[in-house]
Amino acid sequence: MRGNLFAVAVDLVVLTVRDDRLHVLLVRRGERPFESHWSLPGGFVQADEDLGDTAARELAAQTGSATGDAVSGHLEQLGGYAAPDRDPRGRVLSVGYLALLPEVPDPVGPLQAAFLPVEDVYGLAFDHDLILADGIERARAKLEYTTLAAAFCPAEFTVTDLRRVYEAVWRTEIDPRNFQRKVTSTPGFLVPTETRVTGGRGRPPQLFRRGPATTLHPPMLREPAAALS
Amino acid sequence: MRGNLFAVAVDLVVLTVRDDRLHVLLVRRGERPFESHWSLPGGFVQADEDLGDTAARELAAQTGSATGDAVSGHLEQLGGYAAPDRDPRGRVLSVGYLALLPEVPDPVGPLQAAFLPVEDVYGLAFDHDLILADGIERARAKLEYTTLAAAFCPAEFTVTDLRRVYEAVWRTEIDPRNFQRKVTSTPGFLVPTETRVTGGRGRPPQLFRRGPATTLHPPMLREPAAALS
DNA sequence: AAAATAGTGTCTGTCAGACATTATTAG
DNA sequence: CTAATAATGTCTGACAGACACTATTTT
Repeated sequence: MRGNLFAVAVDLVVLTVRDDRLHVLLVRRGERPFESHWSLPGGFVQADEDLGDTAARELAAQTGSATGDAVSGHLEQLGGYAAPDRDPRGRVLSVGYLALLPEVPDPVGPLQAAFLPVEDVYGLAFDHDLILADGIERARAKLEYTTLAAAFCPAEFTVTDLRRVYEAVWRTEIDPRNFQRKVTSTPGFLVPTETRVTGGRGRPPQLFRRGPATTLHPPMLREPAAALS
Repeated sequence: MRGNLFAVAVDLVVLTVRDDRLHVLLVRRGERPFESHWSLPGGFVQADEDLGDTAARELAAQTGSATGDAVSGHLEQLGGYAAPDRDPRGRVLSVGYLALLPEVPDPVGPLQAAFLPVEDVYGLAFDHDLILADGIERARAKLEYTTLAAAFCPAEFTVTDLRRVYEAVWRTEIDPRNFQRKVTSTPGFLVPTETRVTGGRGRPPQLFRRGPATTLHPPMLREPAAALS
């Protein structure tokens, strides 16, 4: 079996929506290389692990395990990154994973970790700027043709909550009336709940849970179709 | 740097349309494990290579290099596969790549290689059945919202050629009239050429080249929208 | 002329974008 | 009652699905 040997790591692009802006979880590196630089959280694949196992383990470790469960959130592979010089220590292949989480507090623990607004993030360690960009683009694209936006919401949420997710991820404004029509008329996207909201200022909103639907057919498009001449 | 070491390989899902059916390039293994089984073509990542370099090199090697060029065809990463037991020789991570090619003859060379219809393919070596399935699904999905179908066509092709690609990949029938309207009205998808066709039986078709457009907006959907109640 | 293939045209229903109105709460 | 937020309704244009006709070649 020819070929060089690689260390294999998993790096996580953990996205959430906080304060109507898309945030990504970063950790400050405590060791060289890139000591004290921000980086994506990640770790090496252990002996008996498949890639998804490593990703789930790291996600649980970084977020206190409350978020890696099946109901909340979403975890999917982005792809492999293996530029020959991406790690000065030697040949390291990193597999990027994308995680979408409801709003959670910044992790507390031995290493400094925080959610930062994605537009403020530059100069990450290694090639993490690239992995992050790929993760954001994947998330943006998937909101168009899947029901994945609900992964950013807590178990029960309103149509307005969901719309704010789209607006934060796409950085656009969406007409609330058309949005409501679209998401409520897509079978299986939203399931109404009996829970009542109280204490708000205006008319209390209907609460929904995620439905079984996973794809949006037809999709919801970021750009309002092709501009004509 | 903790973590186990992996050999890293690239495996190619090389698809083409031949005889109105989707085919995949397979090679018969000449050594253990899985000796004499069909497998996806691939090879190990060499010292100074990035993953895409390895994929392009292997593609050129398997298809006589006439197909790895920039104009023809398409090459993109599928993702990483690293189940702990996927290779009995030890820990091997494979990065799947998807290649779409115009119709080419079966390669000739030292090892037995051929394009086989994808519906006839089962029992590939390693986890190549899985990688192949992911590659096919990726290709099917991408025809919906990109102009990638043209990568299956030669430099000059007719609308009918292009429609046959869609029909082969999706295993559906498409109305030629609606299809013609869709693809010719998408700006930048098809560029008419001056070349005339002669020798055919009916009215000679218009020939087109690929245009600069890469995305289809709005997309063309496999399933005719949601069935209503 | 007949057969074969290429290409255009029309009708209709669905759906997204734009915009106005009604509903239900707290103070 | 007023302010605030939630939700529904209407009009219109773009576009896909269904289907019929015209155009241009070979034999």
